[in-house]
Amino acid sequence: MPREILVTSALPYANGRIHLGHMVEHTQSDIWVRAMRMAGHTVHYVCADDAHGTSIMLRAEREGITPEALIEGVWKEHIADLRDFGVVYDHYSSTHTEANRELTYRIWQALEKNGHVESKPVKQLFDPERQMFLPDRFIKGECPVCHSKDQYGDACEVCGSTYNPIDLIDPYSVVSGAKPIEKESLHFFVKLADFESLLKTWLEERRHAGGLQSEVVNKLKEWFADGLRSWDVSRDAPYFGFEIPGQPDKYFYVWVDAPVGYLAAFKELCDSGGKPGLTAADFDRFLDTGSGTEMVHFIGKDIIYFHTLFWPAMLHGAGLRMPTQVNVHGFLTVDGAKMSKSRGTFVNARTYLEHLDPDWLRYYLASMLGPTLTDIDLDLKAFEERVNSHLVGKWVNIASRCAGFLHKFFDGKLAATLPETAHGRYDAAAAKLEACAALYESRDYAAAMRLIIEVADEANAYVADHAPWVMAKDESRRDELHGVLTLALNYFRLLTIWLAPVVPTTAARAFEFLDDTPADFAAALRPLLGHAINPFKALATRIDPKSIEAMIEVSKESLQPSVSASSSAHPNPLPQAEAGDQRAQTATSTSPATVSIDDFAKLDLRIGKVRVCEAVEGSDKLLRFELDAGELGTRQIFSGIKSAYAEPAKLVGRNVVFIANLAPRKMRFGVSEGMILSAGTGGNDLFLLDADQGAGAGAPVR
RNA sequence: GGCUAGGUAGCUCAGACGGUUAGAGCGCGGCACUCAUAAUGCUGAGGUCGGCGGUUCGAUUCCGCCCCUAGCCA
Repeated sequence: MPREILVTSALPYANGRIHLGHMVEHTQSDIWVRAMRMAGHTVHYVCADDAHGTSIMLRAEREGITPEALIEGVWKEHIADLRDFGVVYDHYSSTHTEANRELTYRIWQALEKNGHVESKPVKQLFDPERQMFLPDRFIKGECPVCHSKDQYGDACEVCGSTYNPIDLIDPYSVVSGAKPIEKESLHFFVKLADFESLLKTWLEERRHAGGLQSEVVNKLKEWFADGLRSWDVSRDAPYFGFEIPGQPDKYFYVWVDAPVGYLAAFKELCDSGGKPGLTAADFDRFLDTGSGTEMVHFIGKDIIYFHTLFWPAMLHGAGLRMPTQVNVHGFLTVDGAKMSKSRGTFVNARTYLEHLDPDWLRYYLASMLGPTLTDIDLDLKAFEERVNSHLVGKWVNIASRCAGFLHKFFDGKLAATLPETAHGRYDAAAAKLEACAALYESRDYAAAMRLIIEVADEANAYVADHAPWVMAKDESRRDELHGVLTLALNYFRLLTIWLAPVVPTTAARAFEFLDDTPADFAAALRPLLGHAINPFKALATRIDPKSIEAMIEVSKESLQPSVSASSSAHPNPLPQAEAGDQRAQTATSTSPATVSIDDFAKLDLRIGKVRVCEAVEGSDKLLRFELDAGELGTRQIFSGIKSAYAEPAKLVGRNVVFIANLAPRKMRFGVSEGMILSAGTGGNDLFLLDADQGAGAGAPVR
C-alpha cells in the first residue's frame, strides 16, 4: 500500500555555512526519501533555514546589514550547497516567512485557548547599555564553581559545570562589555506538565511502532523523573523573530517557530501548486490527527528533547497530528576526533565539492550509517580506500570490463535472453537485493551496502569464471559470449538500481550508459534484454589522495573558533570541538609510567577537616562531605566510599587528605569540589588517609 | 555520580533466543588472470569476542561487579 510521508531534516541555522556534519543528516534523509519513493510511496521532502534568534540579530548588526539581508544571503548558499550534494528538497524555505508566522500564531493561539500557557516574571541579566536582555551565551564571567575566567553564562568549559548566568562572578555583556544588571520581565511558558501522560504514551507507542529508537525513549525517561517543568517560550525585545500576538515587545523563542517551520515549508509547497498532485487543501488534510499520513523527522542527537517532548506537546496541545517518526543520528567525527578548524577537518560542504565528488561522501556515509545514534567517523584513508574499491573497483568495473566486448562484437546490443547455463542467477541476485528495501526503510544503510557489495562480488566472480576475453578469441563461442556479457551487464544494472538512492548522480550516468530509465525498485525484477546500450565512458573516477589533502589544507585556519559537530546550531551550542581536541591529545600523551616532579607539583593536596559527612539520598555509593579547608573556605566533595563507611557521621572531625585543585564536577546531587584520598581496591576495602591531630585545616600536603 | 549507549581481527563493523573450526569489507602476504579506471578471481596470515567472578554439561553470547570510551543531566 503506497503511503504518503512528509520528511524533514533539522533546520540548519542561518548563521554559517553547511559543513560535513550537516551532511550526515541531509544525506541520511535524502537517501531515505529516494528509497521510499523507489519503493512506490509518495514523499514530500522539505527543509528550511532556521533564521531567528539573538545571534543572527547581532551578527547582522555587526555586518551593518538587516537580519533579513543576512539570512537571505546564507539561504542562497545553503540551497546551492545542498543541491550540489544531490540533496533534493521539494521545497527549502526559511522560518522567517509569513506562512511560518501564521502557523506559529495558529498553534500558539490554540495552546492559549486550551489553557496550556502561563506567564510569570523571570529575573534575567540585562545589558543596561544595549538595553537588552542577554541570552546565556552573551554573558561571560568567572565560573562560580572553579573560578575560571571568561566563561559563558550557561556552562563552564573548564570544569563542565552548568549554572544560571546570575551566579557568574563579575559578569560582563559580550555585546557591549557593560556589567549586566538583574532585571525582571514577564515570560510566557508552555505547561509541559499538561502533556506528561500523553507524552509517555506517545513515546512508548512510537518505540513499538519503530518511530523512535529504543535508546532515545530510554533516555527520555529521565525527563519525567522529576516531573516536566514549564517551558519558557518568550524573549524580550530586541529580538529577531516573531512577536507574540497581543504582547508588544515579547517574541517567541526560536525553538517555538523552528519546528513549526517544517510545517510552514510544507504549507508553502502545498500552496505553490508546484508539486503535482499537491494542492492547498492537502495541507489541512495532512495536519488532521486522523489523516493516515506520516510525518518523519530526521535530527541529530543534540536536539532530541525539542523534537520528542516540546514539539509533540505543542502539536497535540493545538489539536494537530503528532510526528510518526523522529529518527536520531549521531555526530560526525573526522579521523577519530571532533572536527577541528586548526587541523583542517572542519570542512565546509562547498570546500568538499570543490575537491571531491559528492556521491563518494554519500556512499561512505551510507556504508557507515545504521539505525542507531552512534557517532560516525569519516576516516579519510578508509574513505579513499572504500570508495575506490567498492564503487570503482567492484561496481563500475563490471560495466567497464564488459561494455567493450558488447560493442565490438554485438553492436552494443544485449542478448534477447539470459544464458541458460546461468539459469536462475539473475533472479537469485534480484531476490537477494530486495531485502535492501526494508534495510533502507529501517535506515540500516550500512547493511544494505554490504548486501550490494556482496552481489557485486558475485558478478565479478561470474565474469572471471567465464572469462569473456577467452571466448572473444573463439568465433564459435559468440552466443556464449553474448550471454555472459548480457548477464554481467544486468548484474550491473541491478546493482545500480539499488545503489541509486545513495549515489544518484553516478547512477544517472550509469542509466544513461544503459539507455534505461528504471523508475523504481520493481524495475530490478526484470532484466534488460535485446536492448542497445551506449558506449561506455568512465562513470566515476577513483579518489586521488591528493584531492583529500588539498581539501584539508584549504580548510585549515589559524584561528580556532569554537564549532559544534552537531547538525543544528543553536540548541546547546557548547563550544565542544576544540575542547574535544585537547582531550584527545592528552589521552594519547599521558601514558608514561613515571611522572616528573613538575607533574606531581601540579596537584594541590590539602588537609580538610570533616565538618559534615552524610549519606546521599538516592545514591548507593556516595557520601557527601563538607570540609573545612582553611584559607580555601568550605568544600563540598562527593566520595564513592559509602560501602566502606556505613556510619558516615563518625567521620566528622577527621583530618582527611584531598585534592584541592581537581576540576569541580557537577553531579546530580550537587557540585563536587575535589577528591578525598583513600587507600584500597574499592568496595569494602577502602581506608581514608588522614593526618595526625595538629595538622591545620587547609594545610598543604607535600 | 546518575542515566543512555558502546568496548568482537591492523582499521570499520556484523553476529550469536548459550552449543561443533567467531564472520564480512578494507588493508597486508602468496598465486592466477590480463577484459577492465595498477581494476578482477583464488588463497593465506591475523582475534584469550574489555577484565574478574557467577549460573550452566557448556558463555564471547545470560547475571553481577569492575575498567575504558562517547553523549545527556532542561
